[in-house]
Amino acid sequence: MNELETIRHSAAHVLATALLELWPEAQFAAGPPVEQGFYYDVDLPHRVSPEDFPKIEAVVSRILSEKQPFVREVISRDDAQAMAERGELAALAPRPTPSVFKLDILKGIPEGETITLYRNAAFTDLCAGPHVADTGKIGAFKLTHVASAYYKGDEKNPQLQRIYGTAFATQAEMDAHFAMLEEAKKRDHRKLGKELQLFTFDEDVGPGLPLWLPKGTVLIEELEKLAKETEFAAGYQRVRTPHIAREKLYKTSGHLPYYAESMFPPMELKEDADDKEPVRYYLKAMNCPHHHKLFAAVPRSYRDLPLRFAEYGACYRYEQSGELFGLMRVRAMQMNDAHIYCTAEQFASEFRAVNEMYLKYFKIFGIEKYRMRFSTHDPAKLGQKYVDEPELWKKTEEMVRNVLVETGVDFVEVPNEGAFYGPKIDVQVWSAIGREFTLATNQVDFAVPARFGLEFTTSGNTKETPLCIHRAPLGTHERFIGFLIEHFAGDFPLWLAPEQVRILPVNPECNAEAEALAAELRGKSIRAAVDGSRDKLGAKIRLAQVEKTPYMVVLGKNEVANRQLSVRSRKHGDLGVIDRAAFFSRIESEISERAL
RNA sequence: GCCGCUUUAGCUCAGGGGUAGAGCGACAGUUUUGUAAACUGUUGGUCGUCGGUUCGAAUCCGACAAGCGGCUCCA
Repeated sequence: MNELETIRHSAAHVLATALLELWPEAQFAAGPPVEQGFYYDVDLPHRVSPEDFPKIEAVVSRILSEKQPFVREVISRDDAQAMAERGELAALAPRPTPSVFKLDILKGIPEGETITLYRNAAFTDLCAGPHVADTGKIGAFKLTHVASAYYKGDEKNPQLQRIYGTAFATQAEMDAHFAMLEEAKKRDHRKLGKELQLFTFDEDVGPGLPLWLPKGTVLIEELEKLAKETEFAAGYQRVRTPHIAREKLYKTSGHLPYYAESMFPPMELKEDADDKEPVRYYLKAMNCPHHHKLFAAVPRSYRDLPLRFAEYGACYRYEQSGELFGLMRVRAMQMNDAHIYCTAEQFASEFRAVNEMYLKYFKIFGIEKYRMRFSTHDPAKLGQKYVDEPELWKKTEEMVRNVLVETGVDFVEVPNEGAFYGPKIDVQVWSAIGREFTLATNQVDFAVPARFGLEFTTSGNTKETPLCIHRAPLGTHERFIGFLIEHFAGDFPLWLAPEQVRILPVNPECNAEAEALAAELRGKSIRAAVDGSRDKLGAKIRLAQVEKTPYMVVLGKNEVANRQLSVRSRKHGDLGVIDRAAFFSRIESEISERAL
């Protein structure tokens, strides 16, 4: 635990102390530091609301000024048990009801581990520490919000009130923190998406089903263009598949038992007048089964491998209503999907090439803060959460790990997070407000191709099942664009900007000339528009700046007379007078290089 | 899905048991404009939906919906 975390963890104890002064019956579970501060989970009949915060903070502030020392005490398991039973843990004094959560936590502490208490004034808590020397070391304290959380994160456990706060060594650091949060809110993709008219949601269409406005659609199409170029160069072939399929397909793939909860309920229809049982069709939640059918459609030889099928596939997932989150978590998505069918010998180089594609994309977008997460299986759950192929799991995990190590990418390995059909690598990023998301994914599949009976003829004229790599380096349009909006704060690089050039006639007499220039730019596939309003130039510039247009062209009688352009860049201000050809070639190369 | 909170004009938000208000926007007129906001006027809302209490509900109560903060889950 670093210094700040120690301060925050101590702050959680102070919060508990204050809550107990107000509600002595409070039962506490866990109170750790987190990225932005800390929380303490509490079970309390009184519903704590932000209206209670001043009252709680007043008590906290008194405790901080009292500089209560934190005292560590080693205690035997039996004594700790006895104290918990008397309700003395996470309490100011013995109570009629036992400290139930602390009893449970105590049970989880391995035999032989030192058990410690921390006390500040009358408050005693079961705690591994460490803590600051005294409560006076917590220089700034503030409660932020209250939410609910299942005990130990399990839906079957009772819901507790999770009271969030933050703490710093000094008030100045806390002020800086809140100032930063304010800035982050300004780049929230939900806010910018509305302001910049990129996308919208409508109740009649349905929750989690984004509607893409023209400007957002530009972003989609530019990303697809990038993906198509990149995949074409890497030897992928494009395919197209329908959005629905019969139930049988997902029975074959094995998705239904694992995944039915996350799929929209099926449509049922009688395909034949004398059908007794209706046929069920599902909206596809993933593209792989369809692609497997394309592999199976033609006899395949080892000479055809690796075979790489790419599709921006539309998928529909019935995400739980409480999980929907702007564009980051939706129910309809367009996935930068591809499936690579290869032999075991080809696997490592294919997997490495996929990894390199990821890194190439990150460079184009200037994505620097990300984490590769390598998810493996848990041997204890073979046959339930994971297909029962212990040898293949071991072998493929080894191959993936080797590629990661050889490439020299930083990664963390997480056990028991793999897909049911194989290990995977997820790329984790963070939204403006600090929520973590999987942006892209790269998965190994050694199970489903066999379920589909996929095979190719080997050089020895035998049949073999290919390995499959599922990869989506650009994730889904929805999440990727949600991320990009925040990453660029809506200020997209020229190649992505929905409106690249806005022409600003100084007065309406120049409107016709401006329209002609816009048409000329559009002829060069440059997205240009004219502000033909009667606003003064300053107002037109302000509007273009606010709407984050990368280039503005001021057109007055001087420019019309000498066939030149007054160019202004959103980022760098007035660039002065440039002749037309120079301006065209400047933006054309900036676009084709996809410059940042 | 669960817990809590929110929902007033296109947007941001004020108000509040006697049928609503600001700024911005949009529209119109005047101004003929030169690198981040000209002026005036007009428009605009069954106060999320449905039900209840009340002489009267946008306001109080309930249900539902959507959104927000989390939990669980995932691209």
